[in-house]
Amino acid sequence: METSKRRRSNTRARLLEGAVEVFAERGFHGASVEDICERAGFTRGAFYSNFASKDELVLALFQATTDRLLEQIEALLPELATQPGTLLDAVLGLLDETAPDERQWHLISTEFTLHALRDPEAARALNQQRAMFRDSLTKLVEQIVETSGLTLSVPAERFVRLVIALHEGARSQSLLEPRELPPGELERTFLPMVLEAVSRPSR
Amino acid sequence: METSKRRRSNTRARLLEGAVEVFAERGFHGASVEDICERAGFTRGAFYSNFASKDELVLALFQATTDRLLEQIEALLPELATQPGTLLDAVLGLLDETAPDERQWHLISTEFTLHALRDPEAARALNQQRAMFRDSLTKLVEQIVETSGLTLSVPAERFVRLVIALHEGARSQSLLEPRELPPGELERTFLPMVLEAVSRPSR
DNA sequence: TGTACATCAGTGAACGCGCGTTCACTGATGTAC
DNA sequence: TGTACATCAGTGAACGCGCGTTCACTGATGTAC
Repeated sequence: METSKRRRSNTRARLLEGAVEVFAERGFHGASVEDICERAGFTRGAFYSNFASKDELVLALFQATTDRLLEQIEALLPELATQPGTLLDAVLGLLDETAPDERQWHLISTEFTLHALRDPEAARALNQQRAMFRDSLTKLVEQIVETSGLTLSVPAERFVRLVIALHEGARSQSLLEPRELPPGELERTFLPMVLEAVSRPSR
Repeated sequence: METSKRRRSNTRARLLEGAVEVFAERGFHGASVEDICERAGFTRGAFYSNFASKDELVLALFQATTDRLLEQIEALLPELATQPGTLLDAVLGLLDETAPDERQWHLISTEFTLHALRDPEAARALNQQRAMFRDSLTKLVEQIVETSGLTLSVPAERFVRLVIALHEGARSQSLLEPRELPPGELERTFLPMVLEAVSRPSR
């Protein structure tokens, strides 16, 4: 009774893993169902036994990735909030640790973002995920700021949006020209200046 | 002797315009050659009389857009460099004025960036374009800084990279959630703080 | 515990459609005298 | 300026391949007695 279900969900998981790799290499449209199945070690029949269509796979992949991401964050938050180190270390640490393969993650999330800009349903899903992610970061910032006896002159949420925007834009530049711009350099150069400008002692 | 060539280059131009629109709506892979021709008011034969393949069209489109972009910049630079207003106004003005349809431009340039992350040849072309664009912005910054009697504590090029990264990251957020984040808000909130931190009077 | 049947995950061949590309043709423009 | 031929931009039908999807089947796992 258990073996069968396990086997099935294992197959699903392997297909999703294969999809991540192939999508990163060729993009959603460029990757064929056959590519994905081959990578995962199955035939196309197995694919359609587990997913209704290629589109559904994209959504499932997004959901699976999102779930894992939010779990990881939940796990990391307490540690980062209490550990020694600056606010910046905590925030950037969270961004880095949740994306172990930066290049792959960037390719897929950028592509899903493009998809969302053209498809309202995908946009809803993406915006919801991004909101949860942002909220976690915002809570982290507020917590650290408070325990440091500081106040921010802008809402923490705005600062988090800044960090995310800068991080994504910088990552794009670093992936295009790793020699010219090492990852994290822009963040570590400029964000401390912003923090200095917006934070002051409480009361 | 002239009419024929004009007609031809006019056809090419209309096909390129059609491609911009259709690519923005459906992406490079999602847009069919027929879609593009229909939009431009031609048949597919006309397409293959002007471009060797769909891939070549993507490259040609990128080149045409790049050429136009750099021309516009050249035209705007002297004006922006001497006009009254802050350094920030000039830099952000340049970014805005060169992308009249922000959404369309964002979709296409993001997609080309994704393409470049997977194809070294496209990466070379893109990096070269981005370098020229960055250089123009850097010159603009250096010029304004100098005429304002200021010095920057970081290379102007780094500051320009910051502005571009932030601009692109923020644009993505604004396009996904226009209500939550009006375009330009992050830039206008935080860049002045950075400028304040990095600039000081010369000598 | 063993047998007979049912369920179900995954196989692999087949289908058919869409799309990129080709090509023989046409009518208009250009050239030579 | 007018005629005869050549060139060339664009047409639209046809081709063929790749890919998403379907489906009859198989062998393994689960269930009932």
